[in-house]
Amino acid sequence: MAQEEVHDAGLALGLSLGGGGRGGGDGSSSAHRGNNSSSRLTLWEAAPSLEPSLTLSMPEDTTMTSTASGGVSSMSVGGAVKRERAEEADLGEMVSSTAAGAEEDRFKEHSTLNPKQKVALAKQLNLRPRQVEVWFQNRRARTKLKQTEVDCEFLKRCCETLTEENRRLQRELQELRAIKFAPPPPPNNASQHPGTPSSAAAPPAPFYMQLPAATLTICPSCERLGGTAATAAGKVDPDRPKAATHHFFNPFTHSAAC
DNA sequence: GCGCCGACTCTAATTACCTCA
DNA sequence: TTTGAGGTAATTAGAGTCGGC
Repeated sequence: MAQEEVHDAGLALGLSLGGGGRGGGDGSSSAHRGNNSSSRLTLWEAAPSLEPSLTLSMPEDTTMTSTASGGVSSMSVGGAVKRERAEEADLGEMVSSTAAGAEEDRFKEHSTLNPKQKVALAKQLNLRPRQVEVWFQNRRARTKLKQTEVDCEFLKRCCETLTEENRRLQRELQELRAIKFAPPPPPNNASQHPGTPSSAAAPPAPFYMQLPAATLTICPSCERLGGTAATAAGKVDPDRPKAATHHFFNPFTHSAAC
């Protein structure tokens, strides 16, 4: 059938996005190999700051035709775009560089598109809505992948920090135990004021004041003593909700949770 | 109100290709 | 010139949502 031949020619000569690659395992992708002599317009050339991720490749003598059956373009990429509908197939002119970066800008605003936005953006870029949709899908995937890598790295650093903090606290605990169970020093009456009964001496400092300074943590939000020291010293505000009485450093938010 | 169905959209995985070091 | 890594568009499968019946 002649129309199919035109369609196949469109596939062979046709439209390539990104690195020119087409995938999906449809077995038709080798046709445009070695077609680098064709005039390729990189949409991102007009916007050098943008990542070159969207290109158009089209032979100079290629003409746009539409199939008689419902307007699906002969440039249908891969020849297997199943969900194309007639209203999505209004290609118009394929080459345009004035809208370079429009997808990127739109993606920065919203990572998803509603159908109206998709059609409008496709029109602006002279692409098929399906291509815009795919671009956003892949972009979301890449963004998520990158974010996952960043999160992974961050968690790794948190783990290292917490491990180091744990070691430090263990050392402090050992030192405190050593102090607690050390034999008491011999009584030294000379240092006592005469006439001052020992039972009337100033009460011992609160436990948290005996701790090394490094052990005391202050919640930056509520400026209360954090950790068990505050609890032991009775510093917890009874008016505060129970869940809010914990003062600990949250490595994931780099802030104390109150 | 409930269930079914089709259309639609999304994510995840995958493929095929290009570019570049 | 070859090769492998990285990047990209596109496809596929499966799942979820939504509106109509």
